[in-house]
Order: sequence, then structure tokens, then C-alpha cells
Amino acid sequence: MRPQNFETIGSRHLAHIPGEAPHDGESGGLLATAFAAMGVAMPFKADARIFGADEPADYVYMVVRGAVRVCELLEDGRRQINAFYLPGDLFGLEAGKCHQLNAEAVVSSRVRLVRRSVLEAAAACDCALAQALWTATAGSLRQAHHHIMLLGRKSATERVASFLLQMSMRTATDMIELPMSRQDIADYLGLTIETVSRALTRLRQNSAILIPSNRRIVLSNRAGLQRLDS
Amino acid sequence: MRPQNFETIGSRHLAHIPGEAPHDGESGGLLATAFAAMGVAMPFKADARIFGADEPADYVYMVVRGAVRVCELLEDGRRQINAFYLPGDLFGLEAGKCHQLNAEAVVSSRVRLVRRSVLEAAAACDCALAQALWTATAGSLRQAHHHIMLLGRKSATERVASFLLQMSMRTATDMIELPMSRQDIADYLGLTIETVSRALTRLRQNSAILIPSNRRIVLSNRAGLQRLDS
DNA sequence: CGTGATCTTGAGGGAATTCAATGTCGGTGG
DNA sequence: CCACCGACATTGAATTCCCTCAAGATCACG
Repeated sequence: MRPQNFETIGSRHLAHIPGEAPHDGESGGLLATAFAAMGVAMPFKADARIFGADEPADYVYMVVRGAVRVCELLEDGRRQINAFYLPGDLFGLEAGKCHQLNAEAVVSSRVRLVRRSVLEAAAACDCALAQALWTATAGSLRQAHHHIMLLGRKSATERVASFLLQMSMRTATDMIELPMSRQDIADYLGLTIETVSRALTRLRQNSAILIPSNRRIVLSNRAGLQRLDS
Repeated sequence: MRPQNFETIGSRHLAHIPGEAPHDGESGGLLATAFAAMGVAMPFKADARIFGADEPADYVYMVVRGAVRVCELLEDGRRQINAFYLPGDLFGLEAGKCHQLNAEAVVSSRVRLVRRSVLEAAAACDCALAQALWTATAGSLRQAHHHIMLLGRKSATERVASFLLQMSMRTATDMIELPMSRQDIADYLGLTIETVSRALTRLRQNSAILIPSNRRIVLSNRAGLQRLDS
């Protein structure tokens, strides 16, 4: 079982998520309010499934506390994590009747669910809400495009550096508390766990980061990391 | 200069784009109609820029004829193509005031532009249109997620096979007319031009495909390709 | 035909993976 | 409290796959 203190990562930043957050940009307040009004909060244990691919996409989700990963599996066991979601982030915004991906709690988490039909009905009346949903989805798309460049054209070290900077941005701290394991990071970056480990070691040796503990990383040379991030 | 006959690829499929098309799923008609009513069609020569990163995102675009690539460049020249758009596809749906990516015509193309402000105003009155825009963006997101799995967890041959199947689906033929060069394909798949070429050769040797000409590929063993596609 | 661009093929090298062993941390029971 | 245990992470050696560099082949077009 994972340490419980990771559950609260970023929750204190709910009110002022920086621009790099995947969703919930300028219209964050509106969506947060809508979810608070229409949604039901549910707890999920670490590694619990929130929804599975090919299940009916009846809900849209917002992370309240903890962290969520959205991933795809191939029959032979290969796994790709498409995104991590932190408090304040929306997910499950897929088009169509069914989810295309699996969503799981990374650590013990709290997630707010809103019925898609309810949300769409509300959006039909409230154009600002409709636009906020579009904007949130477009934000997810932007993240995905960033991810594509990462996977397509960057070296292992660049990927890890980019990941650390992104996490730092999203939690608005230089001292990152990682909710996810090395395996999760590897599956997000399209690498193996060993390669991630080696990249982190190299960054530590270059004094770009400190690793006070496995799940805690301090960005001690942000400029150096950004040089890698290109 | 590229052969001009590629301009018309897929245009005859405008009215019945299959489900795998990145945008414009069930609500295709509505968006096509809206674009026809509100938009202005513009011609672009092969390799002409349609919009650039950091330019104000004043328009939303729909391919009428030809093909468009959306890509990102790093300072050192690395290029990642995030998506190809074919007739009927929407692009430029980014959130925020500015585009994040570059869009260029792959071949001589015709693209319909609609002012974003006009579209948003129309969407504010017409909830079906608003939802169609959301759905189109979510469709783009779905494509991006597929792309992420491709780049993160698939071998070179699997990537090429997956690309061919995708193109075949989108143009609804077994005989693909590729509008893009090997370099474009490589930059889409996160590979080098040589690796793409070798993968195609291997697929041809395995009788999965025929290559009657450089820009023409016949899927002679779809099942074999799908096995690779996982 | 000749020319330049595009594509294919080959040989060699390098970055990441695989396989294997060691190290470290957190939780549990003696 | 400390030793043990399993899960997670790091490190090392060997392999593999893809990239780089280089040469040839093919295609489009004048």
C-alpha cells in the first residue's frame, strides 16, 4: 500500500491551477461549481478502476483529491498511460457512447462524477458551460499534442525532464511529491522502468534534481531541465 | 512539385466519412452545413502554411480538398507531425487565443475557414452546433490518444501497419493514394524515413501490401496488418 | 534522356530494452 | 525494537532495434 499523504497532493492548489493544467483553464471556476452542484463525490482505493474501455460513457469526472491515470492496454501486456489527472482536472470527456480508455486511481483518491446527460442538459441551457466543456476538452487535446511530441521526438532524458517540469508546473512547487510509481512514469513516457531510473540518476548527477526519497523530487536546476525540454 | 492528382483524394467520400474519421462523426452534416454557410473556401499550394504556432487562433478550419498536416518543430530541426487532416475533417480547434501548432497543406488543397467568433456566436444560439463542436474536438482527442499508444508502445513495423490501416479506413478504400511523402509519414510515426521505407519493404515481402507506385499502396492482407496493429 | 528530388538498400554505431543482480524502503510480526 | 519480508527502485551487462551515414535506384519533370 502506498503512503497516504500523497492523497492530498495539489488539493490546496485547487483554486489557482496554473495555465499548464490540462483542463479547467480560465473557466475553472464555472466547471468546478457545476460539478459541485451536479456531481457526487466517490472514493477510490489505490489502483481501483474508475471506468473501463468499452463501458458506456455515462459520466464525466473531476478529480477532487489524489491522482488518476488514464491508460490503454494491449493484449500482450504493453501499457500506455495517456494522461495523469490531478485535483481540479476533468477526465472522461471522450466522444461517443463508450469510453475508449481505462481510468484508475493512482493512489487513494476522491473523484466527483456528473452524469453526462445532466451535464449536457445543463450545457444546452447554459452556453458558458457548453463553452467551458469545449475548452476543457481542447485543453486535454493540447496536453495530448505535447505528449505526442514527447513520445515521437525526444530522448529518454528529455522525456523525464519534461515530465518533471510538467508535474512541477501543475502542482506549483519545486518540490514534487510523485503520486505514481516509476512503472507508471515509464508507461507514461513510453520507456522502461530501468530507463526512467537511469535518466533520473543522470539528472541527479548533473545536479539538475535532488531525490530526497523515491516519491519526492526537488528541481534544483530548472533552467537545466528546460534546456532539455527544448 | 508533387503530382496534382492527389488533390482530390477522399473528396468523393465527403458525404459518408467512416467512424474513424477524426472529426465530424455523427454530426458531420451539421458542421459541414455550418461551414458551408459561414465559411470562406481558400486554396493553398503544396507546403503552404495555413497557420503558424503563436499566431492568433481567429479561425477554425475544414478541409475541402487535399490534405493538411499539423506539426510542431523544435529549434534543432526535429519535427513531429501530430495529425493529418483529410476532406471533411475539422482542425484548428485549439483552446486559447493562439494556435499551438503549425498547419500546412500537404498537397495543393482547398480549406474552408470560419471565424471563430462567428462560430462561437452561432454555437451560443444553436446548442446542437455547440455539441457538434465539442464532439469534433473530442474526436480529435481520441485520434491523439491512438497516436500516443502508437508512439509510446509500438514497433516501427506496427506503426507503419497501423498508419496504413488508418489511412485505408479514412479513405474507405483498400487502395490508398498517399498524399504525403515518406518524410511526412516518418515525422508522423516518430521514425526516420529509412525505417519507414524498410518497414514498407518488409510488409511487401510478407505479402501484406502491394506498392504499385511510391504514393500508392494496396492492402492485400488486412488481417495480417491488423495482427500487427494489435 | 538528363537532372534533381525522392525513395530504397546496406553497413555500422548508439540509445534504449532485456535480463539479471543488488540495493532500498515501508510494513509486519517475532 | 529490530529483523525479516516483499515491493519497489537502482545498477550492470548483453542484446536488439532503430538511427546515422553512405551509396545506389527510381521517379517526376524538363
